[in-house]
Amino acid sequence: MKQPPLANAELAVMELLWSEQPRTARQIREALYPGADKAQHGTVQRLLQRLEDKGFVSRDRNLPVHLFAPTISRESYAGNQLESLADKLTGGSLAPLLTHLLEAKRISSDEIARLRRILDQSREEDAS
Amino acid sequence: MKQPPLANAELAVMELLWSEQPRTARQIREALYPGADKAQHGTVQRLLQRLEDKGFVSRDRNLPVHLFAPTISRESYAGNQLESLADKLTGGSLAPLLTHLLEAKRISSDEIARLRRILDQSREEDAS
DNA sequence: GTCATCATGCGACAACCTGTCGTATCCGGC
DNA sequence: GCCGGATACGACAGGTTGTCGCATGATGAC
Repeated sequence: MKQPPLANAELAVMELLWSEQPRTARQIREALYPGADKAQHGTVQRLLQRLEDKGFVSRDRNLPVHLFAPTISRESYAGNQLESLADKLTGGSLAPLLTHLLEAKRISSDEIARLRRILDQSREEDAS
Repeated sequence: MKQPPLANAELAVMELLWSEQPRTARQIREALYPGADKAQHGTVQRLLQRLEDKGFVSRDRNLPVHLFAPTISRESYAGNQLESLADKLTGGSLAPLLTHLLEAKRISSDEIARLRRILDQSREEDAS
């Protein structure tokens, strides 16, 4: 179950759905294209259909006006994408990346603390 | 100095250069297209030129046959790409990635230990 | 100097993806 | 039956990618 990446407009739709769900196509159009011409309805519909094809959103067809909801959380999607990128670039090993990011001071100490907490948590689970 | 992403064929060229550098266009062609038709010389040349335009490789024009070398390490590139993806998806936090990898048991305990050591080391540096 | 040989520079192209739009069709309310 | 809004989908322009072909340039053998 490989996960294709999302393009910009698709991602924008997903952001909306992640922030509130479910939504109708109309709500999405209004949020996405504030000066809403009639034509852009088709655009949104197209985006939603492609997202459905790719398996990112599900559609409730019971109502005449469909309701759309994401099938994957932002964290899962982000995790998958980051993993596959790391895989492609460094064979999946995080050590070089982490080292590099730390050297470049690109990671805040808050983030460092958060990462350490995640690692600690995994150790506890292993112990249980 | 934004860093555009590398497409597949471009990445393949960079992989070669990262593994050994500098190289001539001919060496790259032979490594990349083992059944080397004459035509593919142009392809490689094109790829190299585009990589040069994007700032990923430098070219030594002193010799009649140019020598190509990467201007950025694999770790830097991977770090940047990962960072910008994380930026786009999660506001820059790597936490979802780490969580995802741990949940999927994709990280060995060796790797976990190594990551923890890297984080600890950065703490020591902060203290100094 | 001439010629063959190889490299470089670059225009062009097909394939693909993305975002967009237009139109046909469907459905419920009146 | 008719209308308004929603859905389904074909089509298209723009951009990117990988590819190829050809013109130009430099090198070395003779």
